[in-house]
Amino acid sequence: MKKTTRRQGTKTAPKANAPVDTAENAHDDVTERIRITLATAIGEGALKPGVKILEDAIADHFGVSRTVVRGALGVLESDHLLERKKNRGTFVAEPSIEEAKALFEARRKLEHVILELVMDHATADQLDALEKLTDEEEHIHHHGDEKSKTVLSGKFHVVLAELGGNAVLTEMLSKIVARLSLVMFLYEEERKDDCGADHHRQIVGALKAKDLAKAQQLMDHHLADIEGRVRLTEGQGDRHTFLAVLENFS
Amino acid sequence: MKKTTRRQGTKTAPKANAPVDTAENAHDDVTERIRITLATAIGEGALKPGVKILEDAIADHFGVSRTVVRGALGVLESDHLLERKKNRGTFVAEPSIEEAKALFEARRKLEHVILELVMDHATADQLDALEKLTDEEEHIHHHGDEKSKTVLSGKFHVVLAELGGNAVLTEMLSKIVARLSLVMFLYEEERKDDCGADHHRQIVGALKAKDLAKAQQLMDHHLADIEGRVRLTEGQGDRHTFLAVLENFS
DNA sequence: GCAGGAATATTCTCATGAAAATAATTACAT
DNA sequence: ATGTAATTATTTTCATGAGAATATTCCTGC
Repeated sequence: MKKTTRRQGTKTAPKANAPVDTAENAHDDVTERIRITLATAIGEGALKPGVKILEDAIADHFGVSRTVVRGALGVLESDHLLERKKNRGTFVAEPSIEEAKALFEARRKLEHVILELVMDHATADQLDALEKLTDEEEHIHHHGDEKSKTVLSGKFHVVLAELGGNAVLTEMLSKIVARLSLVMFLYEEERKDDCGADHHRQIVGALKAKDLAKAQQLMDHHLADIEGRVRLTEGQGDRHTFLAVLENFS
Repeated sequence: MKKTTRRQGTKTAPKANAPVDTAENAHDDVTERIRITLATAIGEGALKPGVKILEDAIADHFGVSRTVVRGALGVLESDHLLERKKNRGTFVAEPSIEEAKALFEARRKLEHVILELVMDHATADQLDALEKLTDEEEHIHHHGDEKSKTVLSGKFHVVLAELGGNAVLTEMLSKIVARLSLVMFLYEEERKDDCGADHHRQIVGALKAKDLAKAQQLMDHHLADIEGRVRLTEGQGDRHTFLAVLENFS
C-alpha cells in the first residue's frame, strides 16, 4: 500500500471532466503553470538540489496526466534547473563548482551591462518604484522569514534588469539568478545577516545620481559579498520531502 | 488520400524493433537529436519564419511517436525558435521588430563582454585555431553557397565565445545568434556581398595584438554592418513579414 | 549477523487511441 | 456566381496502457 494510488486515473481529481464550463477561459496552459510552480519552488529553496521529482505526484496534484508534466520537466531541464538521468528519473539540478563560477562571472558581466542600459533608459519614476522595492526589502529583512528574503533579493535584480528595457537580457539574467539560487543552496556556508537591502538602496541612489561608475562599483561590491558566502568545494544536498512542498504551491 | 499514412504506427520504420543490438550505446536521446536537427534547419533558413511544423511528419521521419517530437518542440519554443498556437499547431517563430532590436542590442553587449574574457583566457594556440576558421570562411566565401556562408559566419562568433571560457555566456550568445538568424531571414533587405570574413580576420588580428579596445571597435563595426542589412521600421516591417509569409505558401 | 540474489514494486519511457479543435471541402441557396 | 451552412478531413492535445529499467524488499545460505 502506498501513498498515491498510481496509474488509476484522476477520476476523483478536482477539475476532472468539466468540459463545458466557463469555456474558453484564457490560457490555462497547465504546462506553463507547472513550470512556473516548480521554478518558484526551486528558487525559494523548497526544492533543494538533488531532490527527486516525482512525475506522478505532480500529475496527480495538478489533475493532469504525466505527459503534460513531462513537457514542463523538459523545458526546466533545458534551463538547467532540473536534470534528467537516463532511466532514473529527474532531479533538481546540482550545479558543479565550475558551473557556479561561470554563473557568477556571467552575472557580474551582465549586471554591468544592465546598469548601462538602465542609465540610458530608466525614467525617474521607474527609479522611484525601484527604491520602493528596497523599502519593502527592508521591512522583510526585519520581520520576514528566510524564504521571503531570498526571493525578494533576487527580485530586485530582475526588476532592475527590466528597467534596462531589454527583454532578452532580462530573461537571461533571470535565468542566471534562478540557477544561482541553486548554487547558494548547495554551497552557502554562512547566512550572513545580510546587508543586501542596504546595498540595493545604495545602487539605486547611484543610479538616481546618474553616476554609472559608482553604481557599477557598488554592484560589484554587492555581488562579491554574495559570492563571498559560498565556498566552492564539495558540498552536500539537503534532503526534504517533496509532496509536502507541493501543497504550498497549489 | 494524403501523403503520409497517419495514425498507422511505425511498424515499417527503419530502426523499428532492434532492442538487443549494440545495447547501451550512449545517449541516443532522439528528443535531443530532433531538437538539434530543427534548430539547425532553422539556422540555415531551410525552415523559414512562419512555416508550420508538422508533428507527424517529424515523428514519421525519425521513427518515433509524436510524444517525443512534442518534447523537442517544447524546448524549442522556450528558446523562442518556435511558436505554438493554442490548438493550431507550432510554427517557426517570427520575431517582432521590438524583439529584433533587443536581440541586436543584447548581442552587441554580449560580444563586448566576451571579447574581454577572450583577452584574459585565450591562448595563442586557440587564437591561431580561430584564425584558421576565418581562412575556411574565406574559402567558402568564394566557392560556397549562401547557406554555408550564413552558418559559418555564425559559427565564428560561437567559437570565439568558447574561447572566453565561460559556458554560460557561450550558450547565451549561441541562442541569441540562432534567434537573430530568424530576424535576418525575416527582415533582411540586401544580401551585401559580405565582408564578414574579412571583419572576422581583423578581429582575430586585434586579439592577437592584445588590443582589446581595437577588437571591440572592430566588433562593433562588424555588427553594425550586419544590422545595416535589415530594415526595422514598423510600417515596412509588417509588409515585409507579410511578404515573407506569402512566399512560404506560393 | 550479513552478503548475495531472487522476487516484488516503483517509476520512467514511449506509442497509441480517443476526443476536441481547426481547416478544407462540398453542397446549397440566393 | 457568390456567400453561407454543413460535412468531412486533418491535426493537435491529452490520458492511459504496455514494456523496460531501476530501486526495494525479502529470503536464503554461510
